[in-house]
Amino acid sequence: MTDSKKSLNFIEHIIEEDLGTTHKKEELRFRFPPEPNGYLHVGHASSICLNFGLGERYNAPVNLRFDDTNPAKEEKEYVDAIKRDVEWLGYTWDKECYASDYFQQLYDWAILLIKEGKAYIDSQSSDAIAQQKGTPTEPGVESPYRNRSVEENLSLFEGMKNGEFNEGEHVLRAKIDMASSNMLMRDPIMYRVIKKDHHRTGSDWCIYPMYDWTHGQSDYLEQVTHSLCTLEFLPHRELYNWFLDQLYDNTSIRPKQREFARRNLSHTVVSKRKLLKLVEEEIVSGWDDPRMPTISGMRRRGYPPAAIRNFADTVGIAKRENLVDVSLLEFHVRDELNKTSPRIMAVVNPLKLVITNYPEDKEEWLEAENNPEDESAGSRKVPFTRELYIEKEDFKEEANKKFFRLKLGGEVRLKNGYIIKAESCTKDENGAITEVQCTYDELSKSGSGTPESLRKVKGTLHWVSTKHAFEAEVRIYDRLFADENPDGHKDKDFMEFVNPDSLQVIKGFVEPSVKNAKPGDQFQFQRKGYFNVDIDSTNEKLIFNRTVPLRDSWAKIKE
RNA sequence: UGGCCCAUGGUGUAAUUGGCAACACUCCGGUUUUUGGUACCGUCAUUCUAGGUUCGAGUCCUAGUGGGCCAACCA
Repeated sequence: MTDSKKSLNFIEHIIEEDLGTTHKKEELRFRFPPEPNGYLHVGHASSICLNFGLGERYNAPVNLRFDDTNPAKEEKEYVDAIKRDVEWLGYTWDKECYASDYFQQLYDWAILLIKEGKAYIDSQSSDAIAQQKGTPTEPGVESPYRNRSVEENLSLFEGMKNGEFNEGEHVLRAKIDMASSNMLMRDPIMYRVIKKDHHRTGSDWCIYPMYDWTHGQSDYLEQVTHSLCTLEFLPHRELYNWFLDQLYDNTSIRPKQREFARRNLSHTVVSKRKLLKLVEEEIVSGWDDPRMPTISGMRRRGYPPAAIRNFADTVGIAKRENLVDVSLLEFHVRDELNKTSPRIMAVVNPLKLVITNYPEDKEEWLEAENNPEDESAGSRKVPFTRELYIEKEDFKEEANKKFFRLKLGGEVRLKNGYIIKAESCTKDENGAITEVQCTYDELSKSGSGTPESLRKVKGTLHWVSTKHAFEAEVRIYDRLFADENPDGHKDKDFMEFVNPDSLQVIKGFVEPSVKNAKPGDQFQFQRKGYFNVDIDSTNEKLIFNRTVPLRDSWAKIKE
């Protein structure tokens, strides 16, 4: 790969600098820290690729750490889904960690802070505490409980731990600076009482640590060198460092938090609340609907993990707001699928074609290349008969010279078959074309090497023998939102931009070679796009999802 | 009315830390092609503005403008 040649992003610059000064290469360690309270989406995928990508680049371990400090929201189900998604993306974590594994250590450290007079129990309501916090422009005021004795703090904290108090009665706060310009430094809450079982620790705890008191310490315990998070955590860095200052022993690695801008994808939304709304209002069929930007949705859609990794890689990482166009993602999906997908012929919108000079009972099995991009993919045979289906849009009675497809009196090659000439067509009472009659040149057979077979005709059509074709359901997906930034409008709700035509279900005909395809199998329907077999398929009924259409320069000319 | 962060083609990122603005996608145009696919070639920029430092500024300084973040017992 040209990986080593690639220019560095700002995170890599920081790491390179650290390697030249404070850190050894063997010490490097990263982590991906999801909260198990929902499904992963493209945004998470970018973060996964960032952290695990750094792991690969520097040959450093990457921990998968579940930030499970809030039993009110988190569930094991999500842990399993997250692990499956990370694995599917192609990454292997070093240690599987849980913030909950550190509850005892965190508790012990909290007692240490109390003893040093750096933390205290506040017994006010959350409203009162919020009041006293001040605003970004005005300093806060100190809690009346701020100067409780160490003994009283210790005993109250133990009482909290033992379940002697109700939720909201007391909290443990760090004693920092109520006048700080950074709101997070105004005596942040470290512990609150939550009387709810935890997915891992069960009923062991009645108090749970807050994010800020947990994350940096978890990094420290795991000896993570670079703790990367999104930009909105930037103000947390000061607190991250303050907590570490209280505990850092000078002999081990001191983790550092650095922030990057989350990568936004055009034509979609990613917030949990909004995705849930799409599910609940049945705009989509579920969290893994192929139109969803969730990792499970993209997997079902047929996006290869390598495409997502390459996408994240070419997007890069920086500190400014951004909106990456989905077409870049789609480019990588095509790029990957082009190399790997076997080609087949499938007619999605059928029109009957009769070759009048082809013997009625004749049947030929023609050689068809499986993948012109991959010689080792070999070839297969496809049946050719007098009656075929072609794509409706591939025939016009008359058309200008830009139309390379079939028109009356015009010639076209049937892919892997013969050159044909359209002679006539029949229509129904509404004037819609129902059948096209043509003649074929027997000597023009593909691969026969005859002068006739070498003739150049402008258009090549895919087709399927009516007798051998079998029906399949084809689900054509389009962007879920018509607007490139659906939640970027102040006065308009994102739901206003839902694309009503994001799913089209149609009947198509596919060549017999794919009859036994299994869910997940991917194909290129020649001239149409990449499709995979959906998990809704049964032995009786094949269902294809359109992963992404082929680039279509004809569609642009038509406009 | 405070503090912090950010600003490079239509989009996203680079620029050996002060030395010819590069790569990818998109768009448009072309070559090749038994997929109007793929591949290949070409076009697309006063680096937000105004000053300053310097032989030299996308890069450093100042001010302005624009955008983002910060007042959950969420992460």
